[in-house]
Amino acid sequence: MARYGSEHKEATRRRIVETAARRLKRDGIDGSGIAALMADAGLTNGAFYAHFASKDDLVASVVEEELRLQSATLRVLAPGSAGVEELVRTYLSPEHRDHRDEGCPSAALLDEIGRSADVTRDAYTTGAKTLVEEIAARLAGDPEAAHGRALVLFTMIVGTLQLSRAVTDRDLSDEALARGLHQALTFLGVEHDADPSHPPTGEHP
Amino acid sequence: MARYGSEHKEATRRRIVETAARRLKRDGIDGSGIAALMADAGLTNGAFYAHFASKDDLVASVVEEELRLQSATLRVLAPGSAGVEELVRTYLSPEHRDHRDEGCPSAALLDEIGRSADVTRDAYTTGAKTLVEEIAARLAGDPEAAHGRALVLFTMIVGTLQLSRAVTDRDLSDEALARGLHQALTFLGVEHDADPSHPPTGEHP
DNA sequence: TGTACATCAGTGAACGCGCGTTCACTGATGTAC
DNA sequence: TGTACATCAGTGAACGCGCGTTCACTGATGTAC
Repeated sequence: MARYGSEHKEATRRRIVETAARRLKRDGIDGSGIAALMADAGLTNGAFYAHFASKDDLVASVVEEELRLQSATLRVLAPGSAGVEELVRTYLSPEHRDHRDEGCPSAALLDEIGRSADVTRDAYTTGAKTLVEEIAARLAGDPEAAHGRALVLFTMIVGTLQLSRAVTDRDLSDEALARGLHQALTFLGVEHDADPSHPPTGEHP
Repeated sequence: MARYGSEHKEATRRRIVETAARRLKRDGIDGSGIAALMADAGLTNGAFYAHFASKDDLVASVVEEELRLQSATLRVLAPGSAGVEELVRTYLSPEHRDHRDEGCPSAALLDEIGRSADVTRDAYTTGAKTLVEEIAARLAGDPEAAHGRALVLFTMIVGTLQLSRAVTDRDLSDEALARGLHQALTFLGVEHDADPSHPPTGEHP
């Protein structure tokens, strides 16, 4: 028997994955060292390999868990496309833009994931498929078309958030969010009267 | 007088920027070391600081130049929205997906640019504004609305290409490109009869 | 024309540092008797 | 109940390596006279 309860090691691993998610999203994959990732979890670098086979293994675990969390978050929103509207409004908000470390892993890391090891890209592929399917299930129309629209909606909001984070011009950033939201809501067929040419300046629309 | 013609040093600098663009887009910013970037240009690491103040300075120069090139490329396409349609079809092609190093800097690096030094983000902001304005100038309707539609179109194609590169499932990748193209063309108001539920498998649509 | 000198783009070794990974060791706990 | 032992999550130093940056030096060329 181990000296700790049988769940202790698994709990530590979960804690490492959770704290690593925040740092990876904030500093990038190449920008986050093992020692810093372990310190975030209150541990030292040596313990890392008791939990993960390699840095790629951790990154893949983080990507898998983050996308699982996104699917779970979507599930508690209002049923049908109203929930997707909630998702989109929260996603394309200044709060989300300004808090990379608590936000969407795709917006924070998608191009870096594309350059990552297959184990990471595989984890991303599986998680993204599930997420897109859950969005599609909430959209009206035939399932095939709904799937396509969910995929387009997803890439649209990811690209918009990335642009809003990259530019240093706050007005352009706000405008990108407002225009993206307007277009996403139109795409969803939602009635809305926000004027995207006069974006909000710092708070949720 | 210098021992070389007065354009020699400037030509070397341009060569470094051009070869660095390829490697940065392929391996990422954090993934590309100075020594490798200089070797690509046929030089050794020590010469780097005769041309750039820092790695950030080079990265900002690359971002600026790459966006300038994209604007220039757009300018030689067919006039009006026909040119934008050409752009979108080329952009969302399997060729573009499969050749990161020759492709769009936004698709390759946007989230990493968002984490970069202000000098890089400033260069990106200026270049992206110009590019979006050039797209907008080709779209019908009132200028304000055209600007908004150009911005949305841009983020949509960037997000789509990034997703198509990140996933390891080739069918999903092809589908994302086909769906994104379909949606982009619809958004442009272009007549097209491609069925996005049966994506092409490896070549231009 | 021939020689001495100034210029300066480029070389290559070195700086301190952090990287991912390995490993001998620690020490708190549970078990055996 | 008390003691000896086994377990193993976690420590912290060390490995070789590549990072961004600095700098004394090289050597091909143009200029001066």
